[in-house]
Amino acid sequence: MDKGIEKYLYTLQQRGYKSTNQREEILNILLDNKNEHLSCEDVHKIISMNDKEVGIATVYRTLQLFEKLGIVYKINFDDGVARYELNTETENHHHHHLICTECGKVTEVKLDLLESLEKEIEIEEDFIISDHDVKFYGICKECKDNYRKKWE
Amino acid sequence: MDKGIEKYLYTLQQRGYKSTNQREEILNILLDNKNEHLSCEDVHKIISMNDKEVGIATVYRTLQLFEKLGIVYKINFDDGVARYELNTETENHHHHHLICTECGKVTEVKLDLLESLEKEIEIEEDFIISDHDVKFYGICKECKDNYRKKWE
DNA sequence: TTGTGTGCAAAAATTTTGCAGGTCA
DNA sequence: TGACCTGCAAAATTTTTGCACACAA
Repeated sequence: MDKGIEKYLYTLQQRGYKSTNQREEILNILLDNKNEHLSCEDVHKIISMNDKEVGIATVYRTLQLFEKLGIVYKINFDDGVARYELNTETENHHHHHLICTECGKVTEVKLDLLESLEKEIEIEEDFIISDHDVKFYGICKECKDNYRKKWE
Repeated sequence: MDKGIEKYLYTLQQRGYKSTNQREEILNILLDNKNEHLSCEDVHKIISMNDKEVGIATVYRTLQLFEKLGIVYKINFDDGVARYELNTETENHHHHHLICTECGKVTEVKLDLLESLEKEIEIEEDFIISDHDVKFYGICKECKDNYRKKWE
């Protein structure tokens, strides 16, 4: 089964980094968990579950490297750990997150209506935008429904 | 000089929290540093510079409390520490940040063109949005100019 | 007076680093 | 072979917590 790992291995090679078992393993985990937001510890746990062994320091170093190479994005949901998601982008921009302030669930949205806003900022502020990170906080459907059930 | 501290002290009182010297001191620092993004350590250092003494644990606990009360916003610029900025909002929404990926400088923008985007999300995703956090990454004017000078 | 708040120091949690040895190209 | 990569353990950093005492209401 082709999950598209070659592309990422090629990036490594091309930028002068070696393709190792540990890096491949971590890439596989990221590919198997697209749309998740894994922390270094998450990744490390999954590796152990798969009966493999990779030191936690290597996981930290690898995800940092992947971020530098644009293979992953680093995201922060204020839960005390850095999280990463695979960059599966076809275009430049990507991932907005909806974060439920009740249950903490994180959902992805794909809309990309920020273009006009970005253009305006680029002109007004003289700032060349290369990326953005947008989070919306609020109440998700489930929590809203639960709340309704409670009182109706 | 009235910096508007009363409003915040009132919030404390009203929500059943005591008004103490330490909390007032921290509020004063936040008021004197609007538009800054202070970490707990920053606040603690400023207190010491003012020849006052507040334990660092108290700073952590106080800023957490202030966040719960909506007195401050917690923001994360991926530099390893939590940062806070005073909520001076008149309306609901607030603060977008432009983060320069060259020099790390953080600028505020006030535009609020997210309304239509939010409405769309609320309908499509059935998610009630109460707040947002928007960061734009890119190259600031100064870094762009420096870059130009280098090559022209 | 009494429950809250504070300071200290210890602990917890997350991430980084030095170094010796292993591996990929 | 040789530079890069890894694992381990120690260290660094940031944040939290327990507890005795202090203070605001």
